[in-house]
Amino acid sequence: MIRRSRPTSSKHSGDAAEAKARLAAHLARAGLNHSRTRDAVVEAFLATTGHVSIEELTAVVRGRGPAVGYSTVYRTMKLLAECGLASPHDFGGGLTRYERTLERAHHDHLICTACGAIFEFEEEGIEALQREVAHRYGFEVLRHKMELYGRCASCRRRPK
Amino acid sequence: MIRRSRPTSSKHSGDAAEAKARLAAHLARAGLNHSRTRDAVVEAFLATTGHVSIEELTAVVRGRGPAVGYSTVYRTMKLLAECGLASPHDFGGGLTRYERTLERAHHDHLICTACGAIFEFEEEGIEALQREVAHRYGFEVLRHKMELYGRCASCRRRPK
DNA sequence: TTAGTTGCAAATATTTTGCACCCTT
DNA sequence: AAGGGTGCAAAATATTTGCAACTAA
Repeated sequence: MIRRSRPTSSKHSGDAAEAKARLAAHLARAGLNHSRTRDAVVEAFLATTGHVSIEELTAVVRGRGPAVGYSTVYRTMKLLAECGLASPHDFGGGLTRYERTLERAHHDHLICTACGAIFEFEEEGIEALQREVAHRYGFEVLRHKMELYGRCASCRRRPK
Repeated sequence: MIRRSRPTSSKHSGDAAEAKARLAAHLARAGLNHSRTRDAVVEAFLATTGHVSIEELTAVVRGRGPAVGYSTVYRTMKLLAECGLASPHDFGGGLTRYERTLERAHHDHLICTACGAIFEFEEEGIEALQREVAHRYGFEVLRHKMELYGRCASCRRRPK
C-alpha cells in the first residue's frame, strides 16, 4: 500500500546536534560503538520530517551512498527508539513507520485512507480526558495512541 | 507474547440468533454457502467475550470437535468483519485480535503492558473532541482507534 | 587485540493463496 | 452437476537472528 506523509509545520527545533549527543550518551551507557554506517542511518533519519518505513529509510541512505543492509537499519532504528529519538507507529498495513520524537510535544494522527496522507494534531482536552479515564480505572498510563482514519479535505473534494 | 483479555461487563445484548441472521444475509448477498465448519467457527467466536487471536479461536473450535485449519478461520473472520459482526484490532505484537461488534457501542481500550489485560471504556467527551478536531482539518472520520498503554491497578499493587 | 558492527542468508511469525478434493445447493 | 468451502502446503510480508568478516576503540 502506498502512503504519503506530509510535514505539518517545519519548526524543526530539536536540532541534529542535540539528537546526536543524546544518541552518543545512550551508546556510551550501553557500551556500544559509533560507526560510519550507523551514523549514515541516523543522519538520514534525522533529515526526515514525516513518517518513514524501514524500506523508505533504507532507500534514502542508499541514495546518499552507503550500501546498508536492512538488518542494520532495523537495528539502528531500534536503538533510536530506545533512546527516545524515534517513535514507532503502526498505521495498519502491517509495517512500522518511525518519526522523529524531538520535533514537537505529544501529538496524535489523522490518516487519510484514500491518499495515505498523515496529518498531526495536538488536543490537550483529549489528553486531559484520557488521564481522567485512566485514573478512574486505577491505571498508570505510560503511552497512548490515537488515530482518526477517514478522508482528508482534498480527497473529499475529488469526485469519487 | 502472552495476553489475557478480560470481559468487562457481560451484558451480552447482541444475541447469537441476530448475529447469525446478519451473517446469513451477508452470505446470501454474496452468493455464498453455509457450511458446518464455518458455522462452528462463527459459533465459537460468538461465544467469546474478549479479544481473541486467530490462534486462540482456532484452538477453541478444535477443542469443541471440528478440526478446522487456520486458513478457514482467517477466511471466516474476514467474512465476519465484512458484515460488521467482528472488529479487528491490532494491539501491537504483530497479530490481529477480533472482538464482537454487536455487544456495545463504540469504546476504546486500556491495555496493561505488564499482564496483558485489556479493559474497555467509553468516553463521549473524547469522541466529541475528536469530531471537533476532524472538522478543523476538513476531515471526514470513518473510524478511529484509541489505546492507552500502561499498568493496571493490580499490577501497580504488585512489587516490581 | 577485544568487542562491537555489518550484511547476507536463514529463521520467525503472521496472513494469504494455489490447488486438489469435499460438501452444499 | 455446478460452484462454493476446506485443508494443506507453499507463497508473501515484515522483522529478527546466526554467523563469518569487518571495524572502532
